[in-house]
Amino acid sequence: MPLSQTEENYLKAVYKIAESDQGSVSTNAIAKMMSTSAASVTDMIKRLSEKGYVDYVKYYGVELTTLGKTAATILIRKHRLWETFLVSQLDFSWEEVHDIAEQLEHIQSKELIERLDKYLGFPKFDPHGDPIPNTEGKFTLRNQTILADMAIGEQGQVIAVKIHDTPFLQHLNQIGIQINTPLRIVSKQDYDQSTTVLVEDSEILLSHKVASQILLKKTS
Amino acid sequence: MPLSQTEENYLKAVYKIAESDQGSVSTNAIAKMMSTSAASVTDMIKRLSEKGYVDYVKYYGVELTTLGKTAATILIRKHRLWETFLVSQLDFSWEEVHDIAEQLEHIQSKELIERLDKYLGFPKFDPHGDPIPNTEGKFTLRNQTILADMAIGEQGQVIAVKIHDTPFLQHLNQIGIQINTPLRIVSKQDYDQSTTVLVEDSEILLSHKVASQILLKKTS
DNA sequence: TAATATTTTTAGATTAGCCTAAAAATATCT
DNA sequence: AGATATTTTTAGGCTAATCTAAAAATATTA
Repeated sequence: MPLSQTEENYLKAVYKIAESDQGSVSTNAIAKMMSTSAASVTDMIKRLSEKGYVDYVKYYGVELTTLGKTAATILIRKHRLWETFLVSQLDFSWEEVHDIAEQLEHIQSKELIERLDKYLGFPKFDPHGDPIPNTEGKFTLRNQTILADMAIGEQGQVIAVKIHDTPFLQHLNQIGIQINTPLRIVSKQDYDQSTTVLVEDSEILLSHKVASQILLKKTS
Repeated sequence: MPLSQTEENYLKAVYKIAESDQGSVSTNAIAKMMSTSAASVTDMIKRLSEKGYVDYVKYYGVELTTLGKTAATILIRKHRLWETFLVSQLDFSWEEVHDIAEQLEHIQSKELIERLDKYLGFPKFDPHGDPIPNTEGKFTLRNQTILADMAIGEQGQVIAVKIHDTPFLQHLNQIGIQINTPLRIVSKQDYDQSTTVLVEDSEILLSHKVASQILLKKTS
């Protein structure tokens, strides 16, 4: 019994929430991420629990089983490979690909995804800098720092961004930030936690909200 | 209000039936093609009729409106472009691609399909020899003859096959028939309507069932 | 044309996924 | 601890798409 698209999306949501927060995942968090009601989440989680994809304790929360983790990782592998295809082969830009990949990730064919991987040259990272899990679900870990956590004077190179929606990425395009952009922390404002960075000889002010979504590899 | 995947599949089925038979399409024919019950077809056809995609007369039959025809043609365009991608870029063979393309054709992105078309070099025919409709739904018509209708002594070159399921195409692979294969009609057996053809210096017996699925361009 | 067979539609039920409103459980605050 | 607020679950209903069984319409055939 294969998973429905909806079931797959729930698993991915649980995976993503568990990735940032730790411990078990709350009904409300899932509802928020899926833009649906808490009642619907309870329904679905029960179903996924019966099928063995999650461990569920009423009023407490949800955790992925090994089975659920594998399913979620495969989905993420597919999503990131398709995003890579769209950008590297079809010349889409990084802010355009999320929604299309969201559909493509549900295509059911193991063979297809292996051939796509090969076709793309077994890429390790997608256009947003996220690691692409291999067939076994393992992916490359990198030494990365959140921009907002860096100290004045430190330098780094952008290696990934944590959110992928079009408006956010368009904003980054506008201020000249993309994957591999080198930058230096010029100053940090305490009162609103904003950060000023030097990008290509110009100083840019980043709100805390933005600065905490950008991941860097320190270069000094 | 976009069409659901199921609605799209019904429109495609009606289109394909109307293509071979002529006049209006019967409930039973649709049910057969969709492997579903006649009752389900009646339900769905009513819905598509309300939405303006088909003209429906109870107990008589169904016809696509202009709107329905456009929707079906776009779906076929997408299907055939994806099949072309799978074969020409990912090295799938012609008998492996139908089911995957059946899923890919439902991906909703006009931009994606236009870029894919360009990426593939605006192909005019898919791996089964079927014409790929352009953005407006127009496609190249060719002078083609059904193998079963050819006379003894006539020669031709395979340009397309009418069905695409794996077992049929595997059978063609086995007897050495693919797109562009040249052949000559050696003899025709009246009692079972089978045809013997010369392919690459060997005589092959084709049942009527098989011979009526192969389309040729006459070369003599 | 009347009887029979076939096709199509209707009626009524089922499942997945969603909703709102109310009830139950847990958390927080004084 | 008791009152209040928040979170989560339950209850009941809705829609899309499906099914089977029965009824209605059309086609066929003696």
